[in-house]
Amino acid sequence: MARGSETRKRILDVAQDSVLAKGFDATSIEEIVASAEITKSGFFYHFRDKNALARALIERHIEVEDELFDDLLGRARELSDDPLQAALIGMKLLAELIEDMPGGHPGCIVATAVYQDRLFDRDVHEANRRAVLGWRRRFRAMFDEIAQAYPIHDEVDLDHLSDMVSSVIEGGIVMSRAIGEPRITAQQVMLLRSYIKMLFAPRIQ
Amino acid sequence: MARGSETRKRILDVAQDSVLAKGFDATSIEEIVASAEITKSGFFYHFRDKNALARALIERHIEVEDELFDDLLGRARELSDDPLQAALIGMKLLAELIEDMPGGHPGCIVATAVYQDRLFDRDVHEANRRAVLGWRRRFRAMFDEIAQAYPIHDEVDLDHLSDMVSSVIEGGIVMSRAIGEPRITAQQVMLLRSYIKMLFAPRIQ
DNA sequence: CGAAAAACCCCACCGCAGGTACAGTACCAA
DNA sequence: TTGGTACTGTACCTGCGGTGGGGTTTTTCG
Repeated sequence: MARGSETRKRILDVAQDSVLAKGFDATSIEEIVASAEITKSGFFYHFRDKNALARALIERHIEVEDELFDDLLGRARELSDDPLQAALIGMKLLAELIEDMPGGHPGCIVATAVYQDRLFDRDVHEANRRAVLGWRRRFRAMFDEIAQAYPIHDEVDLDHLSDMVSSVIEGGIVMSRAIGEPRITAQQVMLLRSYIKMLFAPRIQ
Repeated sequence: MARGSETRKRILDVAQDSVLAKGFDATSIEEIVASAEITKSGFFYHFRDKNALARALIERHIEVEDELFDDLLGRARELSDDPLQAALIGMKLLAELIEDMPGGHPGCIVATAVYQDRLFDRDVHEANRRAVLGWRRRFRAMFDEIAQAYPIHDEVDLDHLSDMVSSVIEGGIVMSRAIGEPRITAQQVMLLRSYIKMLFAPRIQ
């Protein structure tokens, strides 16, 4: 890796840690600069302003999360040919993954941007929007496949259902941080799993 | 109302509008004092610092929201003697209420505090915690009543289920703000309603 | 090898926001 | 009339985001 992009990565790394731990506004540039062992000028060489940093963080976060979901749902599909079973396995794996994170899910950068509206410019919000819509597409494809193989037991819009995956995770993060119980997010994912199961699974007896 | 508490209320009113519209950190004290038509000294007479303002906002928010839920669930119970039916009606009313809010749900102050950790002191987080645990108690009572009258069709912890009500609302707010679709929160509440229905309602045919 | 471009460092400075300190004042109640 | 409550006014300090400009090292490429 070239010297420049190495420094840039180091800035993003220390910024991400700090942002997830304390929030974006509580993370000062001077603090980032100190941790990354560069100067203020060095920082502003790589990022025009704090907004540019936020945008870069969000974009990187989306990539990582996309890979994570790809891997997770891919593994789930390997474990079962059935789309419903694969989804249920995927949600279980997701819950376990969240549960295993030290101190619960570290908190979603997307939500951080949402709750600090005026701090960010239009580009940041656009990146945010694309991320969430990407999740909708991903889960919509999953539910479409299930709906082709199984009857649905309640009148439910599949786009709304797809949004529910992200929604439950985001809500779970808020709740777990508010109460200080890290396990809540994983519990909420398991409840969503229960819903998916009841919504599609053939009723026994 | 005494002169002092009248000014205090005016400060809280303008602060709340601004916080819900732009976030807490983007709301400056100078802006608040201008809107409330007092001086900076006047502000600091009523609140020691921005933390005290946050705490007061959260506490007032909890009271208002509690009254709102009381009213809503009370009306639902008047419409049906059956606990499950009452809950389903209540969730429908809740979805309608959120839908009717201009520009969607204005955004929960609790989540605002969660995503700006270091900006607030322990008192604020404690107030936050109490609010969320209060919601859990409220919905737990509702689900207990339902569980006494109906069988439950999946192994589900009722505390987790109670948390899901708040979780879905908080998550819905994040999602709706991220995408810019105000209706998402109401849609998510309706999906939760669908889950509750499938979880408890006797299966016809 | 040499020059240009990239990747920084150093430092002085600005504006804004939160917050402090403290003296003075208007009003109301006992 | 006295004393508390509810402020106003002014001055000042700090930290942070951000700018400007000059200087230095490192890499790249002809």
